[in-house]
Amino acid sequence: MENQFKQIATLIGDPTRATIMWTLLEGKAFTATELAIAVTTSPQNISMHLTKLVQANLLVVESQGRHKYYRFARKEIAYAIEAMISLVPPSISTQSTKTEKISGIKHCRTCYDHLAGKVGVALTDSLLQQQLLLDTSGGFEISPEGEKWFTEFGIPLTVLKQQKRSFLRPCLDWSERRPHMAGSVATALLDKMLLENWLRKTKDSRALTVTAKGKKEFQSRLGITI
Amino acid sequence: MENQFKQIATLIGDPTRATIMWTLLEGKAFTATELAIAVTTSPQNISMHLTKLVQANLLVVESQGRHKYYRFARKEIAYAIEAMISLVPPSISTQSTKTEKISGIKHCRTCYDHLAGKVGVALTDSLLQQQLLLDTSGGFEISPEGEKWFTEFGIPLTVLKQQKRSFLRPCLDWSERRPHMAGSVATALLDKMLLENWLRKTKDSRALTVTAKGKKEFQSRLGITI
DNA sequence: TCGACAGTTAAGTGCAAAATGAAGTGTTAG
DNA sequence: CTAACACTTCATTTTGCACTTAACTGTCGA
Repeated sequence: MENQFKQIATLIGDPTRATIMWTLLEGKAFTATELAIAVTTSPQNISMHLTKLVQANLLVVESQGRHKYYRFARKEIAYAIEAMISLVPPSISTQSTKTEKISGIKHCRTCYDHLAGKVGVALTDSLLQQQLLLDTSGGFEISPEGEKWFTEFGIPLTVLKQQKRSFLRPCLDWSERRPHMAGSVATALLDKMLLENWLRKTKDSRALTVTAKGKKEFQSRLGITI
Repeated sequence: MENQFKQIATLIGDPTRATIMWTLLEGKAFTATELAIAVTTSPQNISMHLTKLVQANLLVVESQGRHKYYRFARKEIAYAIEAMISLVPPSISTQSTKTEKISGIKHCRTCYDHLAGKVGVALTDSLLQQQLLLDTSGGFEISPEGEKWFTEFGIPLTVLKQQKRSFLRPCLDWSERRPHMAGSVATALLDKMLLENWLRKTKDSRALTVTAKGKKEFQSRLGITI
């Protein structure tokens, strides 16, 4: 197992392949040529690297006509890459400049079963600012006003509390580097937003798109401008 | 940030350095020479690699006389490595052979705030087998008999349930590749075992040692032979 | 049917970085 | 005080493997 780990580490560790993984974090599938452009290398070279990554079961390919679409073999791969990204030195310039273009997955995505990305963090921030959510030393807590808000939103808190699984906890966002809500409350919130058609899942990706209705609702209910 | 990620990936990705990280997962601090032996390379070489890892803030050094002790700079590093290990192909020979020597950290350790490693998994298995714990689709649940057991053990379940944090959830063990208990129940269980002197924390490591008393209690109460 | 395109395969090259050898500094133990 | 030890530094060698050049397979659009 030690050798297998070494193999995977060296596989991810090559600069070109690392950039491939970084690019694929986007969530969607990329063609070989798209990756070659994103990584700025030759088609032959990207082909070699992709072959290696597929052989190691880190990526999977899907042929469509003359194109080949590459993506992570399973979501654990993405989580491992995210874990590595979270090691990037907590530097001064971490707070990304406002001008930086935000790709789909960094904007709005699922993290296991709850909402993450810029929107997930913004949602949590909004609830905190309205004091519907309180940031205590032990994590997040829902205030009495918050309980009312969640109930009105259609989240049955009492039912969720009875569940044995995690109710509410902070989860660190790799792209925003800020905490956001996780736990059964966050899952229920995401489910409700999908059900109410605020958000829509994308095929083959953990990215979520905010619908027109969602934009309106985020604005009016939470003061969040998408 | 992309370049910083690439840097970290290549840093971990070198075979020698990957093995260093693997070795340090043990949790305890290693001297440069110990690592050179573990990795089977020369002192000069290990020195060079360790310097790089320290410069990147992945490791920290502590000088003690003529020795230098190296360990992970923060626990996130260990978690990232563990995430990478979890990518090791779900192969046939994953179920480790019984003869394989189990190092301290793989045997018994803390995972954030609860018990993990072989002992953590065995504890969970025992409770499941006695049907004090039930493995449902939504995670673990405590049976009525289980509630009695926990209460007798001195774990105030009703108090824990009122907490907003996760009550009980499965957590996948990287070394055993099997789930074990996490959440406030698991934390309370670990705290109690430390308080009752079943287990003892080790300095500078997430490894735990099972005391003589602990061995006896694990055997009689849970049928677990350490 | 043909040419442009997507991607692969094979052979050969180059270079960054890992390993090695030799010569240091600082520390401790006897 | 000296010798063994722990580790580092620097100059040199080695080498793995990423990348290139070139030739090829398969697919689509016109």
